[in-house]
Amino acid sequence: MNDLKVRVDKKKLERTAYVLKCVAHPVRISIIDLLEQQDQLTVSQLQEVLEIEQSLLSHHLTNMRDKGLVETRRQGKNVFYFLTDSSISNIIDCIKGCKPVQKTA
Amino acid sequence: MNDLKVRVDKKKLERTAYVLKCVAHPVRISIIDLLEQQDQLTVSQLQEVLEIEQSLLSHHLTNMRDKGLVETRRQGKNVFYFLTDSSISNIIDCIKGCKPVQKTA
DNA sequence: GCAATACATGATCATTTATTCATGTATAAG
DNA sequence: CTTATACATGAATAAATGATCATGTATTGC
Repeated sequence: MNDLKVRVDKKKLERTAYVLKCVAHPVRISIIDLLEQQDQLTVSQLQEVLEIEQSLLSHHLTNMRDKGLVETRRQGKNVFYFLTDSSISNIIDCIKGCKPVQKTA
Repeated sequence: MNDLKVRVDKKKLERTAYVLKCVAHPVRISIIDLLEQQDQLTVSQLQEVLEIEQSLLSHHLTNMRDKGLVETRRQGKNVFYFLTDSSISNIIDCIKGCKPVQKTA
């Protein structure tokens, strides 16, 4: 009851929140979900599935890239996006497993 | 390559993002971490550890409560906060396990 | 080189989220 | 009934995020 303290240091806490914030968006969760299924996808392919504006998608992807969630590989005119490492999948798996307040099936 | 689609329905996607957004904050991650260690804590106890303004903490707690992450139990003058169900712990465990861009040890 | 395709970027505006401050409410103690 | 303690709430403001639009850059094909 007494030597209670936050077990994560401040820097890591901020980093975690920073990355999590990036995950916490419907479009970006979808992107992660798609990249789990497909290993790598071009912006156009993502756009087709997600049905959002090209520029908006690009912003989201840049965001995710900045935060280290995805990486890119250019091939001709196309740019392939892929998840940085499989550990990110854990986030999704976890999210799927946790339904803290799920009232909607 | 063709029947690619987002495997999570829109409602659930939004719900997930909504809850995740709530987790994605240093103070709130800390709160979850503390409530994992202690089962239940009063606002004052949390305040002491977190060293933030009472009203700010209260806002965070209300936020988390609205989103179903925590619940409360009044006991005299004190209000105890506790995690809604253990599955939320999974989120934290997962976060701890995933270090996609961790450059700082 | 020119046009087309695929993607990125920057500015702007709208919306959301975070913080602060002042004040309100519940409980307990005297 | 008054005061103190513990917590909540609401308004105001600051800061971060999201979306849109217009434009820019890289690559390919002609």
